[in-house]
Amino acid sequence: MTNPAKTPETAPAHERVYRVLRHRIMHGELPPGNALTLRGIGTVFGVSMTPAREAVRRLVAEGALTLSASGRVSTPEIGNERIEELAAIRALLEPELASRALPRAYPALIDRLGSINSSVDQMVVKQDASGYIRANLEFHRTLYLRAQAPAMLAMIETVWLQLGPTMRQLYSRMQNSGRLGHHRAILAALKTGDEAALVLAVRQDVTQGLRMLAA
Amino acid sequence: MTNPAKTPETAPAHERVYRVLRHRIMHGELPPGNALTLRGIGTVFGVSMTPAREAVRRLVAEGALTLSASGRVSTPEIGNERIEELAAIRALLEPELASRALPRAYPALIDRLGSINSSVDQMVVKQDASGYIRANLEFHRTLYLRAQAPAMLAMIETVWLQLGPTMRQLYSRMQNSGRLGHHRAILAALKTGDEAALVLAVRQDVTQGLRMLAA
DNA sequence: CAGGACGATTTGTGATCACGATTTCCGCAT
DNA sequence: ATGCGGAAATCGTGATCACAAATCGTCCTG
Repeated sequence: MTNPAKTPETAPAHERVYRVLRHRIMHGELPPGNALTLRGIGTVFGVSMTPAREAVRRLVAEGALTLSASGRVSTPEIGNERIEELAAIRALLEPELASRALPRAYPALIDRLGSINSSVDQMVVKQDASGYIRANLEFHRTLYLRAQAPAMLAMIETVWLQLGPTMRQLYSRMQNSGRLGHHRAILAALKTGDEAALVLAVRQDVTQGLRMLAA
Repeated sequence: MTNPAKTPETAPAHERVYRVLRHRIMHGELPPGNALTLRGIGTVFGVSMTPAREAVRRLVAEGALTLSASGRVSTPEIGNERIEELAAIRALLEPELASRALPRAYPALIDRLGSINSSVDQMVVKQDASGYIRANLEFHRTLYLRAQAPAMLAMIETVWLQLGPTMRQLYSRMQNSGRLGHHRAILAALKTGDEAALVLAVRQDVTQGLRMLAA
């Protein structure tokens, strides 16, 4: 599977529920506005309402789910102004993370990024939207992990989470775009150690993809 | 009180608990490493474990509380490297928020910021640590609210939350520092509409205060 | 045919309880 | 004094239940 034994099997029920829901939301497997119920979640995961409630509460706190006035939960439907904001946050934090990762970007890491990037290309030709989102985020996360900045990484992941449900819509109108070049520019800048070029490439990769959502 | 009827009285119990705990943590009223128990919280607020658990779960998701391996909760004890990270996030996001607020920073807002700033000074002479933190954050929040960027503001507030328990320690060694000048520099830049000076003043205000925590 | 009212169902909230694991504390031996 | 072992108290987890509010469907009226 895509989740290689990341859950120790002995984890509490509420965390198993949280992890699965978070994974599905971040990768766009739930459309915006999708309604969820505590009893429904509990039934699906074979647990009672209690752990389902805690998982939902956590996801709401991270902005992955929205809470209506009556307490009902659903995936958020975000407007253009919020997309622009989240894109701006990405444009501010991700270049910084890339810049911090640069001094430790050894060839082994660059090779791994290259193979992940080819996996991204595969997802594009396979028309696998969720697979594309997953591979694309893995590319970024693999790079940023080298920055040794867990707080920043956690923060940017919550941004990805908030964009998750909307990401899938982005995918359809992203088909024939000169998007793939940015990852290659990132790899090139990593190889040459050019920090300015790296920061620029990351910022462009982040902003361009999200700019077309405002259309 | 410092919380002017922000809770509609009819709010669910778990949200009342959440709000009060969040307020106390963000303003440094709980020292780092402070242990909390669900039953204890429930007793204090006159509710059962269930709402206490949900409030705690939310705060953990925001980084305001940490969860030990056995599920026990306490306020985080953050190290220097994490402080540096959180300060870097502040240094990236807060100038952006200030910059976005600048076009809408009318004289009424600047006056209000000035009075809040004098309140900050009062807290310093009164040696009121928690009051100082509250007034200082109110200064920043009042300015950033004008940026009309709720997602960014929410994100920076979670950073403040994570720094909350450690903030109080910062206060003691901040006494005789040239710190008060930065707020005045912010106000001056707002009056003249000088974006570059504003960005610089905000960044210095944010980074200097947290840099002395690493000592 | 459209719109509103009413009843049945669904849903979130909060309390309570049992269970297993952890922590704490006291006493004993080194 | 110091370290160690075990019993007792404490704690988090998860299930179940009752209750009130909200939602949905249906039927009736205009």
